Amino acid sequence: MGRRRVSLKDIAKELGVSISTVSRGLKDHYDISPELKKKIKDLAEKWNYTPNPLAMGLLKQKTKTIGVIVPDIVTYFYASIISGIESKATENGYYIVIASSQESIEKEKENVKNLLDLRVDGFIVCLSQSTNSFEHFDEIGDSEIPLVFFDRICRKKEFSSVIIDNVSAAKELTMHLVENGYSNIAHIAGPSHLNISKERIEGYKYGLDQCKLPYREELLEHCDLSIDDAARATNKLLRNHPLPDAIFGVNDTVIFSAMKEIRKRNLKVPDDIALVGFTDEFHATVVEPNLTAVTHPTFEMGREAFSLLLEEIENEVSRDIKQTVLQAKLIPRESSSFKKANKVQ
Amino acid sequence: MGRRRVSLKDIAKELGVSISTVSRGLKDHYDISPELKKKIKDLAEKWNYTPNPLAMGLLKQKTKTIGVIVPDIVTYFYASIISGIESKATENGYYIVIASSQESIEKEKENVKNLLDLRVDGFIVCLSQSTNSFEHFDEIGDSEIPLVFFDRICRKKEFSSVIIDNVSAAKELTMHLVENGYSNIAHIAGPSHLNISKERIEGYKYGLDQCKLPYREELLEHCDLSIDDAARATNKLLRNHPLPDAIFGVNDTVIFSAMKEIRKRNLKVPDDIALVGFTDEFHATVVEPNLTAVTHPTFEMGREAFSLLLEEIENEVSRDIKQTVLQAKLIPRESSSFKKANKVQ
DNA sequence: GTGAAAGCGCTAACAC
DNA sequence: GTGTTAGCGCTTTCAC
Repeated sequence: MGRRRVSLKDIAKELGVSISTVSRGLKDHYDISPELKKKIKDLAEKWNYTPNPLAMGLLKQKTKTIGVIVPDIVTYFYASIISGIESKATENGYYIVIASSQESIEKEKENVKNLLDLRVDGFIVCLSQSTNSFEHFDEIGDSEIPLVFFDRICRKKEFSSVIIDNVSAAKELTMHLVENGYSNIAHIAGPSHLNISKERIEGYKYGLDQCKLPYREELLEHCDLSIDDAARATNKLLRNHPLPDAIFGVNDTVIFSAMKEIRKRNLKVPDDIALVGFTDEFHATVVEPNLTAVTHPTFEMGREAFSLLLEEIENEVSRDIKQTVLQAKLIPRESSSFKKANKVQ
Repeated sequence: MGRRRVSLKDIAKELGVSISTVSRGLKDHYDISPELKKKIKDLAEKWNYTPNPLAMGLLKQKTKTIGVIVPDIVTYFYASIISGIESKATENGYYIVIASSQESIEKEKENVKNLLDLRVDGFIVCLSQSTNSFEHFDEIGDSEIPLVFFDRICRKKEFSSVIIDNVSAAKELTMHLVENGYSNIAHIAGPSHLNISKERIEGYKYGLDQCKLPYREELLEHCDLSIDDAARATNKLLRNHPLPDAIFGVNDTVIFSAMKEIRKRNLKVPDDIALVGFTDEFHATVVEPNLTAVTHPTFEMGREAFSLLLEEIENEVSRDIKQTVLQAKLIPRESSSFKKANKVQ
């Protein structure tokens, strides 16, 4: 049930002084006699006093708590970002409350409401896959509570955000495939209302263009980022003649799903089809063959998101909207190396 | 900065009634005239009133917040359990604050202190790998704040916990290897102060015994659960003559690390060495070959941990300590199938 | 140098 | 039926 913790009152009573004296004594106020100050501090120490954050919150209208809303907690990408947020938050004396939208806009709306009700000092949010309208963030903006988006963002002009340069990363990835001898490159994109989908498609087309390859509609397939729909998209692409010799996936879920489908047909990666994706360190090196991918600096993204947020929380006067663009890194691995290797040999 | 939200006071002023009338009106108290009640409710609705949890917390000495301390957030196992906790907590109107011990007892102590300072209503904890003393949980016990451990536990008599039956799962896994034709089975165990290490070793020995195989000291190696130390342990085991024909790892990190070392030596899994572990659905099916493993019902473990905690939070009178033992499931996959397959052919 | 009092938002016991 | 008051724990202004 939770036995009451010591309060200033308890200490005051014990010492026969008033509550305000104790309060002042603990924070080296003007003039409390040094002896009294010492007595107060010693007793507080002994009794393990810490200020009640609820009382402080009420008074200061600050909870030292921030709300984090992510599409899911389990995916390495989000877990790792949460980890970055947590590390920076802890360093700064903030607590983080996690809420998962489970890729559903309805859940996301509820999460916003719940965390608003909790009176968090700020939000860090990555949009759910199904979030195609953004009015539920109005209330956050209206209450002047800082909000930082990461990865899947919206309303860039109104809210700060942390992203990677999707266009150039996607361009680089596409060109990497061409350089390694692939020319029939398909792309499995995400839902078209998400910024990440649009930007990666743009980079894909840009990369093809740079390499004087035509963009062909039948090699672009959208999916909803679920394993099943990624499988469907893969199979659709595999019905092309000639077969694509490379698939570039919008994220790791898509790529893993594609890999399974490709294996089912007894095609080899990268011999028959190269696979590259936007993904993260961990999984990419565990699968066989290792996956060529653009890796996000996830931990750093989390820390940066919190930093931006903290700035806004502390600068009560001027809130300027910032956008941090972090560098993603192309890491070539086995899954896209076949043709080049053959040529070289 | 956070514009003040509407309070009862605001509504009271607008309606020209007292604060307590508003409070009562909102919760259908005895007797407030129906018309007034309606006026109050309508205005509250219109102005988007929700009770301030800080004020409620102060008053009720309950925060509707629980602290979760895990060794890390990024590992699928923990992320998935957190996800289970979050889902059940949200259903019950609780918030969860996540803290990561980063496998360090010092960080774990800090986390306990911080969350205690935050006045959480309860704790859900998985011990860090380096936690070999348990006094830092005294304060939680003394303050009569409920605490539920999961997976890596201590002080079973004092705190509730959620675990799997490690002994029989490890036994089953060992016997599975023997049944599939392996007989020179090594085990990479965790730190000896952790319950999971001890119990899995016990199961391993028990399994060997059941199959009339001798336990041999040189086939048991402890490691600290880091990738590097798991690699060291693997290499130590691989210096045995004859080579072990199977390695059973205490968890997934260990197994992935072992797999990399085995490949470095151009040994094949499962042809030369079978690999089995305690791990989770996701990774096991992504690696090639798929991993035979005892899978934890992680999401369910999280939900169960919260359920136990909630019971204790709500039953202020009698706190009985419960231990939930969930069923782990052996899932045979490719990584332990070779010898049997050969024999059968 | 130290205490009293107000107020952050809310509930509940007690008035009338 | 509705208002007043005290109190949850704390800070801060104003007295003395």
